[in-house]
Amino acid sequence: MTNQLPVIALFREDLRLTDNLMLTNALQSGRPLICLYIHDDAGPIKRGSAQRWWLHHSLLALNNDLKSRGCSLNLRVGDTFSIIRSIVLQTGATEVYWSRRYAPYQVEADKILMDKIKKSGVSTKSCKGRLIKQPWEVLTASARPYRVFTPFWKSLRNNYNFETPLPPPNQINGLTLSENCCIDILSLLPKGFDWSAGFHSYWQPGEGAAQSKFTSFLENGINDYASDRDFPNRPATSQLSPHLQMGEISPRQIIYDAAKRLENGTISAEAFDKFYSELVWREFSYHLLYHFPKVLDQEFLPKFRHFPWQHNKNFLTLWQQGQTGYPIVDAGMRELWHTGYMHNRVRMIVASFLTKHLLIDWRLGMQWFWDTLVDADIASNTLSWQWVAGCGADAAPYFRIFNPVLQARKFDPDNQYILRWVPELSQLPSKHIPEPWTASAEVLRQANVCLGSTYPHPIIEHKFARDRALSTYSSLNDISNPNNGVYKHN
DNA sequence: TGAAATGTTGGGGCG
DNA sequence: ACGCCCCAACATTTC
Repeated sequence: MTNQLPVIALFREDLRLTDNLMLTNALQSGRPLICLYIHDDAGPIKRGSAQRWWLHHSLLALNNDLKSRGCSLNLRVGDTFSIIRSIVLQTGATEVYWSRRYAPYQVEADKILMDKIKKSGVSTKSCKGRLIKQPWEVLTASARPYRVFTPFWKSLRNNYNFETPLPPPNQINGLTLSENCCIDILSLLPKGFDWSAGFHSYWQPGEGAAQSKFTSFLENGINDYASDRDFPNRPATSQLSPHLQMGEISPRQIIYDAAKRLENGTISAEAFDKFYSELVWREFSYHLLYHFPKVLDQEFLPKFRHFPWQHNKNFLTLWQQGQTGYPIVDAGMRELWHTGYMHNRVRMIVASFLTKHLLIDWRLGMQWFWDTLVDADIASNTLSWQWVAGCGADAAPYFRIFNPVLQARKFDPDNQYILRWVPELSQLPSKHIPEPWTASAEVLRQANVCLGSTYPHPIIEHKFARDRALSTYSSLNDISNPNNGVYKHN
């Protein structure tokens, strides 16, 4: 009889059945499974609003996927340990399986959770999760963490041989607990004004959608990835980021499937390498966050830690609302608001604009992205903001300041991306669209554009902003600056 | 995963 | 024919 006592499969950031080591290990116990998701809002960093929307639908999808295997997802709200303890008392469950999490506050919380569970006489098993390599598996020759992307990337690539993904189970012997709660109790959807109304036309959360999107990317898109990925109006990227973030698809499976197609010649080496390296940027961010936990809210490079950020609430709001007067910036910020997503090239442009043109603290931009992105990832978001601001590891040099007009001309040459989100400029001659202020009064009038009314004047002048950023940033290198010391990372 | 300033080159107009 | 100038195109340097 003892061998019929159940075990708990605790789903967290791994809402999938394919290549889920936690699930595979739990099934190998041979016991009935209690598939469990606990919505526990404790801890310093809570999921952002857009991601809560995604989570809601992802949990429904996971529940359906489990049901088709003869099982179901038990949902709970509250303190993780208390809930596990009460389920253990009720069912006699003997083990808890989970996928490891890697953000410092999660590592800490999981250590405490594991201790408490073990002390209550239940064993725990934490499994590899979310990453291709564990953060401590990729180290320099002197066993230290990497600080520069390229050597990290080479090292990972040389030491990883495309693990075969674990197949999804056909059948799961699961236990559904009677007091299972309804997903609405989790209260994940927007209250009041429904800003997520448009999300459904862009996104379908869940493992099934993630897998079919990935397959179609491999079949139709990936060969153009290297050449087209910087053009926001071209459908060249995989769009997998929110699925990856929620753990609906595993990065190990992604790279394994892509490698198979490289082997059989259906995708080019160039496409494979570029796509692989972008996945490894995600790994690199986790690597840094794991080894340098303070980067969560502190600049990796010490000389930036007392940077004279300008506190301009008005400019921050205009940036958030897509009302800066720079069409490519505004297009990006409006795409973000309406879809929960922004093309990567445009993320760099808007982030450079906030931190360098406006000199606004990168943490404020990071927080806005955290709340509005469906793919908000604690490591990628944090480290990418630091990268753009220039204060991160292997960061963009301080003098790399994007010119929003040149970026638009280069990466959105036919203005299609801008016009999708800033349609009020659609009647302007195309040469003026990235910089409407250069059009004459007569041209503006004919295009029904009234600067300051139908579309804003630029909130800051490019040359002024660029010169100010250069002098502010370069002052950090001044020997008299007390923060210009040897790098210390603690 | 920059942009702008500065430097160099070479073709063509012109005296 | 030749030198001179202009300037676009490209390359290099600087921020």
